[in-house]
Amino acid sequence: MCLAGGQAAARRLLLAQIGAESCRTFCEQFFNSASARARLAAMSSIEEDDAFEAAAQGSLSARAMVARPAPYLDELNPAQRQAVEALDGPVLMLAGAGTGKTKALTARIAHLLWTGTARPNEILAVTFTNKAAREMKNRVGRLMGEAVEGMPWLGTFHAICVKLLRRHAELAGLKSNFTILDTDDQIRLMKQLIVAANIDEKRWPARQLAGIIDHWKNRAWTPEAVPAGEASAFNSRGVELYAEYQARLKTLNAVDFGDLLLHMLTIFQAHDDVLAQYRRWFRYILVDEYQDTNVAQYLWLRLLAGGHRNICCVGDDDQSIYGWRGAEVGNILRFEKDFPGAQVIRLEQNYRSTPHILAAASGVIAANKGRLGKTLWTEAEEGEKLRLIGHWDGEEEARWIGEEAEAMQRGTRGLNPYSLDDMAILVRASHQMRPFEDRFLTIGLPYRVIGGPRFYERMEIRDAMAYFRLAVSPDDDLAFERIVNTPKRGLGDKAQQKIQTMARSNGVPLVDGARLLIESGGLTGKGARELGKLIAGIGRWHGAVLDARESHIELAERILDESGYTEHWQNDKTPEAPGRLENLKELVKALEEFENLQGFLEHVALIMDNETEEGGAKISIMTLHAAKGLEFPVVFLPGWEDGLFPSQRSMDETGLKGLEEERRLAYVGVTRAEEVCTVSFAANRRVYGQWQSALPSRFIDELPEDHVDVLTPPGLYGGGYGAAAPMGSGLEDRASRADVYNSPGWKRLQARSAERPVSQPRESRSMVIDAEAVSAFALGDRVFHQKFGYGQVTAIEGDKLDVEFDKAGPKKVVARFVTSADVPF
DNA sequence: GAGGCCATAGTGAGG
DNA sequence: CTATGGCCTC
Repeated sequence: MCLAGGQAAARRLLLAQIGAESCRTFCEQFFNSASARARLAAMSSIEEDDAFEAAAQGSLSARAMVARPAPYLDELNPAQRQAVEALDGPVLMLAGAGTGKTKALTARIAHLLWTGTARPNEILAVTFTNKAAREMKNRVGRLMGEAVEGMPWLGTFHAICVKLLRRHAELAGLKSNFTILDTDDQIRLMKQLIVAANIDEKRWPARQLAGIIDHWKNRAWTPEAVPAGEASAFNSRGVELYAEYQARLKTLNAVDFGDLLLHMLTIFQAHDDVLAQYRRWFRYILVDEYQDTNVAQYLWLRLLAGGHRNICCVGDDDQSIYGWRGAEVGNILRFEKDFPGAQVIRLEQNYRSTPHILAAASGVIAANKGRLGKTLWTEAEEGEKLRLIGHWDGEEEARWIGEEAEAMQRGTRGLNPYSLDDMAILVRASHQMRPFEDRFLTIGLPYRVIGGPRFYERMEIRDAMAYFRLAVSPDDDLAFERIVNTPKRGLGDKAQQKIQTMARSNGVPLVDGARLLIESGGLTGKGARELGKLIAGIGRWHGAVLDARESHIELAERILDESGYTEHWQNDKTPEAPGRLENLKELVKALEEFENLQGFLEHVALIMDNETEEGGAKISIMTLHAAKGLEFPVVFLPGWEDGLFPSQRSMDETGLKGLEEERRLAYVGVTRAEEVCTVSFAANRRVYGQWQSALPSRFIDELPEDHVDVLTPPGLYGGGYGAAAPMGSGLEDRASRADVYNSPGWKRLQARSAERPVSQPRESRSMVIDAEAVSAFALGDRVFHQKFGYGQVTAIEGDKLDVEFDKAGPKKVVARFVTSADVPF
C-alpha cells in the first residue's frame, strides 16, 4: 500500500516473472534460494494485494510442467495417495485415529505446490491449534526440503482472521490496529456492563454471560440475529447486554476471539467484492479437524469455497469431542450434501496401535449411532490385550499406576523398558490429576502436567503485558484499569471511579482522564503523586516505542523497573514470589524472538502456550481433551466410573448426545495407546472431601471381551477386600458397598477374572508382598510404608498395625500396606 | 485502602 | 477439601 510507485512496479514485474517460470524452477527457487524466499515473503504480505493479483493473472497454469515424480507419493498408502492426488473439487478425508492424517494433509499441500497447481500463497490451510499449524508448516517444509516461509495462509482460524480483519477493519467499524481481548479482559468488561445494568452480579455472574455470548458467536449470531427463543438467557437481558458489549468493544477498538471470525463472516456476507477477491486468492482450501468446526467457521468456509469448491476437509466424526464448545458434528456428517459430488476418502489403515487396542476402541465406538463409519485395521503384531483393573479407591488406583509405571520403566514386565516419556495418564477432568500428583511426589516419580495454567495466563505475566500494552497504545483502557493500582499506588475504588468519570465526561481514554483529574485537583496526596508518576511513565515508554532507538528488550525491562512492578514482587514474601520473578525474566527472554513490542503482543494474543520444558524423562498427566492428536506407547486411563466418565453433567445437559460425546472421548483415550493400554476404575472416590462410591463405567461393558485382560488386584475381590479400606476413611459404614458388585459391569468383570488361570505371569509387586504380609509381622519389626516411609511395629490388632514411623510419627495402618523393611524387593 | 475472614462453588479448553 | 471472591473491620 505504501510502496513508492517505482518499487511497486518493479515488484509487479518480478512477481509476473515468477508466475511465468516453470513450476520446477519455481519450487527450487522458492525453497532453496534465500532471495526467492524473500521475494515470496514480500509477495505474501497482506498489503500487496495489487501485486498479488497481478502475479496471479500473469501466471501460467504450470501444472503440466512437472517432469520428475514427486518423492513424497511413494511413502503413501493407496487411500492416502488418492486423497493427495484428488486436488480439484470437494474432498472429504475421513481419517481415523492414527491413520496418517497429517501426513496425507501435508503431502497434499506439497502436491499442490509441486505440480504447480497452486502457489504457496494461494493455499488456505486452517487448523484449530497453533500446535497443529506449526507441525503442518514443519512437515510441509520437510517434504519440500526447506522451511516454508511462503505459506502465509497456513494457520489457525483465528490467526488467519486477524490478518484478514486488520485489512478490512473499517468494514466492521474498527481501526486496523484493534486489540484482541482475552477471556480475562472480556469478563471484566462484562462485569462492568452487568453492574451498570443494575443486575445482581452474584445471581448472574459475568462468567456465565461470557459463556452465553461465546455460544452465540459460535453459532454466528450477531445481537440482532439472536433468535427469540434465546431471549430468556441471562435474566431475559442477555441480548441487550450482548449488544451493549459489542458497542463497548467498538468504542474500545477491540475484539474478542469470537469476533475475529464473526466480523470476517459478516464482512464476507455483506461485501460481495471482498468475498470475490478472497475466492480468487484462496484457490485451494484445506481444513484440519473438520469435525471440530462450529457454525461460524462452517459458514465462513462455505463462503470462501463457494466459487471454485476446491476444498478438502479432513476429520474424524468419531473424534468429535468439542460439542460443548460449539463444535457441530453435523458439519462433517453433512459434507456430501453441502458439496454435492464430493469425493469421500477413508483412511483406515492404522499405524499406531496394536490390533487388540484397535479392536477395543472399535468396540466402544460401535455403540454410537449416526456415524459415518470406518473400520480401522492394522498390520501390526498382536501385542497385549487392553488391560482392565479395578481398585478400592482413587488413592489405590494412583498407587497402582505409580508402581506399574516404575515397573515398566525398569522393564520388569518381561518387556523392554519404557521411558517415562513414553507413558501418559489420561483423565476425564482436571481434578482427577491431583491424586496422581500427590502420589508421584511422595514416591519421587517425575511427571509433567500438560495443559495446566498456562504461562501467559499467569497473573504476573498478564500484569506485565498490560504495561507493555500501555507503552504501545496508551489509550488501552482495559490495560490501564488492570495495572493502575498494581503495584499498590494508593488508588482504591474511589480514586478509580473519579478517573472513570473524568474520562467518560470528556470522552477521552483513561490515561487522559487521570491526567485531567490531577490537573483539576480532583485527586490529592499520595495517590495523586503516584498516579502522576504512572502517567509520566506511560508517556515516556510510549515515546520510546515510537522512537524505536532503544531495543525493545531493554525497554521492557525498564518499564518493569520504573513502574515498580519488579520491586513489588521482590518485596513480596509469599512463597510464590521468586517463581513469579522467574516468570518475568522468562517473559523478557521471550521478547528476543520478536522485533518489537507490537509484534510480541500480537503473537501473545493468539498464542498462549508455554513451551519451556527441561529436565529428564517424565510421565505425562493430562485430560483426554488435551490428549487428542497425541500418542504414547503406554497409556493409563483411570477413573472409568459412571458419573465421572461418562460425566454425569454431560449426560444431564445434553442427554444421549452428551453420552455419545463421552463415548467418543473414551475412543480418543484408547486410541492414544500404541502398545499398552490400561483402563482402571475405583469403587470409591473422595470428591470435594466427601466419599462417594461409583459403579464401573458403562463403557467398560462395551469393551469387547476377547481383547481385554482383567488384572486382579490384591485384596479387592476374590475375598478380603475389606482389608483394603483405609483407616478412618469412613468406608466401614458404607452400606452401599455391596451395590458396587451388583452392576452388570462388575459381574462381567468377575466372570472374566474367574476364567483366568490362577497364576498369572504378571503380578504386581504388591501382590507378592500381600501374600506374606498379613501374618508376617511381629512387635518390633521394621516395616516400610509407601506413604509414611520406614517405621517400627508397636501393636498388632488383626490385620491392623500400630506403627511408629521414623518421619511420620505414630499411625494405624493396614498390614497389607506395609512391607518388612528387611526384605528387599 | 488493605488485609483477613467467611461463604461459596467446583467439567472439558482452543484462540 | 481448596481456591476464590466479597465483605467487613482496622
